[in-house]
Amino acid sequence: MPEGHTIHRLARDHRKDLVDRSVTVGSPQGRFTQGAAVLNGRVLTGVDAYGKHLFYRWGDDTLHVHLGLFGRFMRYEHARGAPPEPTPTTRLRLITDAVTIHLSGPTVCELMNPVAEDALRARLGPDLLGRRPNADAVFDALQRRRSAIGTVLLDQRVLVGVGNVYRAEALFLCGIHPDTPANAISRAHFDLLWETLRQQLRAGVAANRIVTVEPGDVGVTTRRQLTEDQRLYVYRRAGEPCRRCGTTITSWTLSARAIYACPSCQPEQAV
DNA sequence: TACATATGATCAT
DNA sequence: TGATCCTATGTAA
Repeated sequence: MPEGHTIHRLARDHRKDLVDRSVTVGSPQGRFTQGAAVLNGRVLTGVDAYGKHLFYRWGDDTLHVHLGLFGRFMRYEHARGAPPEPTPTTRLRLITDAVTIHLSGPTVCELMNPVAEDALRARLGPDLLGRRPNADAVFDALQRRRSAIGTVLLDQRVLVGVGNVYRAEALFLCGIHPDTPANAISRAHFDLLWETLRQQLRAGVAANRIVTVEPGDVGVTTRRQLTEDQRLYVYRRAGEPCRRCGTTITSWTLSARAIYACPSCQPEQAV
């Protein structure tokens, strides 16, 4: 379940669990055995997130993890009982005195040196969850593209951190139709979209899940009262009524992913 | 058992 | 645009 918020939250949690600790590193599945051997038993010096990429540092030896669509971390505190045995799909296992962490299904789990990391970062756009992402650079990139804003939001060269849920939800919150050409978005609308995405992603890190709905729109007063199926405005809600206006939510395919929108709240020509 | 599906991304055509 | 890689889960057969 990884968009940028998940990755940054994992970095924060794993930093707390692992940094300055000696870590037993293994690959029960066997597909990262060589790399694990290099890191095993050494003291972790840092954990960083950039977009949807994670970097675990043992000095200049870096473990690069990208969860892709299916990757998952599981965390087990030893104080709560013995951790489960790894499964045949446990690519990576990290163990300290206090916790055991299992990773399965990642797209990437590899050793990386600083040069390769620089090259990777160089081909990625600003991280919306970074300290001071360059909005001007992203707006300039939009100006140069005719493709749909819904497509550009998932283009890693333009910006990183947004995934398929946040793209649909943020465009709804901003009243922007996903098919709107990127170069037709005004600076004012871009600024709104930019701030919306940053704010939503930050909220996602804090809550460790995606919740975009204003409680008042579903008749409750606090975020806490939202049920699991009241968290989102449009994502996976095709055929259901818009929470704001009642119009039926529509869905289609945009850059090989499902996109969702309210035809009334996100009129085609609004930019 | 099989299939569809998923909050990702790249590469070939 | 389609094929491909990675895994778990729910539903259908």
